[in-house]
Amino acid sequence: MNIASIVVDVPARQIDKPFDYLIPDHLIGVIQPGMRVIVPFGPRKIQGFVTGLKETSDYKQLKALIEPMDLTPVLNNELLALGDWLTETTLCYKISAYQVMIPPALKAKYEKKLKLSSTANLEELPFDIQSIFNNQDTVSWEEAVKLSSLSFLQKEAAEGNIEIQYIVKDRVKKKKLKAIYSLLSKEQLSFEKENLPAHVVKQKKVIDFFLHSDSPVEMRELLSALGVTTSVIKGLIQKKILAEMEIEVYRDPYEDRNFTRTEPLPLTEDQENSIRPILASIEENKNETFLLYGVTGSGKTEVYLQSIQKVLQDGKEAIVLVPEISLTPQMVRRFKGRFGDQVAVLHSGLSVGEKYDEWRKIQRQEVKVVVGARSAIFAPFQNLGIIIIDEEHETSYKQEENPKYHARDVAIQRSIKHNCPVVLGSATPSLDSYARAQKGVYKLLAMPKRMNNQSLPAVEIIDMREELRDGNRSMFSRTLLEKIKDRLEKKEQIVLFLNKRGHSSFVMCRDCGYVVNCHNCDISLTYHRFNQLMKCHYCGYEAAAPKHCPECNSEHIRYFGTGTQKVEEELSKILPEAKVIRMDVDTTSRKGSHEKLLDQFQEGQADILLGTQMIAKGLDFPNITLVGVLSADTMLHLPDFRSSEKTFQLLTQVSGRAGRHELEGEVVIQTYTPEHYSVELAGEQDYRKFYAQEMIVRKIHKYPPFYYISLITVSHEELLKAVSVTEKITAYIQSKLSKDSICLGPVASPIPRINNRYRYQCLIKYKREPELNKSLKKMLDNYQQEIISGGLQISVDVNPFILM
DNA sequence: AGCACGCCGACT
DNA sequence: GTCGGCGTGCTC
Repeated sequence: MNIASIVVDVPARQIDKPFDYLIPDHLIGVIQPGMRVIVPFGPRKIQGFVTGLKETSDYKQLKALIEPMDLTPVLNNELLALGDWLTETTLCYKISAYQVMIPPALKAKYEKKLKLSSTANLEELPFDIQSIFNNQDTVSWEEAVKLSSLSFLQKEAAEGNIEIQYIVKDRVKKKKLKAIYSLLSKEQLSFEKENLPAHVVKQKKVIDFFLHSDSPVEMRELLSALGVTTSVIKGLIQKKILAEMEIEVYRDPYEDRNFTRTEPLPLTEDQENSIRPILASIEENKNETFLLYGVTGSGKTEVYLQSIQKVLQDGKEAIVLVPEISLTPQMVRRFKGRFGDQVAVLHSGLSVGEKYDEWRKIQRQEVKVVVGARSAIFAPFQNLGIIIIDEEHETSYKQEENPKYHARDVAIQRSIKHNCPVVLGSATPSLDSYARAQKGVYKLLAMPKRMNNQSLPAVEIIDMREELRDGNRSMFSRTLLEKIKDRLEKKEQIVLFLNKRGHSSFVMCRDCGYVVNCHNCDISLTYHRFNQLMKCHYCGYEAAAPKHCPECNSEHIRYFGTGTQKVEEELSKILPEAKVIRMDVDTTSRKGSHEKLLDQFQEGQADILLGTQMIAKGLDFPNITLVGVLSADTMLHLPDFRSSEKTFQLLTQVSGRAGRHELEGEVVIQTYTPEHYSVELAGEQDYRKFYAQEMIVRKIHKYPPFYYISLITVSHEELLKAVSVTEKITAYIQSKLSKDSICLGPVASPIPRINNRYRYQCLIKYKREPELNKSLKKMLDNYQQEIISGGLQISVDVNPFILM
């Protein structure tokens, strides 16, 4: 086995296959599948993943790999196979599939440098070279090109005066600390101490310390404990009494936090009935998927916790996925509280280094449970006993970049390999999952009652058109305002929800109707008040907010649509006594600010919590008795077949924040379309009715869960090129489909232009097309040349979540 | 993706 | 003549 098949770090179609390399003699037996290695590739050096070992290769002139980047494989056999599966199902490159499974810290960093040839004599070299190197023996390539010219460097390299160096590195190093330990036995230490002159007080103090300590001590600790400086320690090291070593430590994001231990709670009847089949499944090593449908406040988390407990008792591991925005400290506390330091946490708030360390704890089997966002589904456990996906309907489980995978699909795929159950939990299951539960593909577990039998909050729907007719032009209906005032008086807390950050969604001239659009994209600019700028959320374009209409020069510029910033301003005007905390991307971008704001709210430092999406989930504060949804329809009119579903889910989730404890809760939903079934049924909190209604709509329009869909998006700087390519693709795919399938296109994408590229798409709807992925791959191969050199981009999304 | 190689026009 | 532009093809 002296040949390794290696997938190299080049995301391109032609390179998307294993390359064979010789394993140098001294590395035979060391190199294993799943390891990262450095290999020569053309003139450079790059990273690659070993996918297999073999005796022979069809390729004649093999190069030898250079060295491994890991001591143990970063991908085990299961994950390597999972990578192949990802490649097949999402049509991504193998390398992208492997990269997504490991922490970003392990992604290679490349450096290109120029080095003076060891044989060259500095004095004899041309003056130009001396000035580039400026007495150093290496400089960065970029620096050198700036100081001279490409051709000059090439010529000098050819003559052997300089050489090009390619360096492959990890992005993050392991964190190491200096520690001090004793080289001598206790007796020898005492002896040395006696021999020291009387005035050497500090060194004696240090020796005393080691007379009572056997293990190495962290340098920092030692210094602060004894009040000495490094020079004292250095003296002892020189005398060969002590020695220095480096110990590897984890960066602990939750270092200075104490988690109070919690014990399993007694279960309600609902919980009892739901957990029984899950426990049985764990017991019998059965591969089953459960849909745990429990209303908000029904206690799904306790079911998760006790299921995990069972898994741990059996000596197995658990993965818990939680949507990024509800991966709050509150949530972490619940898991760490129950399982202590057996829990690793993975989310985007961690630094690259912290993520790496949490991942290593999993890899080294030092933890048994991982709680994390989407990518935690790839946690390198060996003995999975359960996978839990909380809020399974959340769209953030679908990755929108390559590989465009859905964590739910990956979870099920992994559960097959591990013979373990998957639990999908939600108060508002996705239509797809609920339909599968209805068909018996998933096992439905229902928890229709809240714990302690609290009733679900009463919901009132307010027709904002009527308010307008009655002359109320503010963003608060009279009912909502009244109720807010009432709660302020009673010192109870209020949550106001608005699905839009910033200030206004678009800016229009009232005289001529001109809307300020982005120069590069076909989308209106969003006004941000604090810096008086108009921003494009797609390409980042910024412009000053106009004072006059750019078209007709009128001064009647109006800001339409309401964002959280604007609501905050308005609140301070009409209810100056109310203390408001605003939570959106803008106020929580700093590390830890999310937690701080929530803590403030919990401690009662504010009356009103005003926020976007991120407050819709997981909040569980006893004093919240009123939830106001300022505008229920913001997502309803998006060009997306799931917009009704998303609206219903969001409204139901937000409503669930009210009255979770002793105090009764109330919800006010303001809307311009009260007659829409997703608003109406969210008001009634009737999931099953909504499901029935929405299924009819999906069936008529041939959308999931009745049909699968795949979306091809073509983009090009020239409109005609984009259209013509999409046209050809549509025709080609159409010819490969069976009669029952539908291929729609070419149509302009909902955002027809982003960053000066025109976008056209083709939508495929099908029930069964086992050959579709093959056809799509062939199509991509066919356009390979134009993608590389013709400025063409083609993206394929199998089971897309957003159709933009 | 990078990088070398090669072929063509513009210039010291 | 040569420098430097970019189109083409290869990377175990």
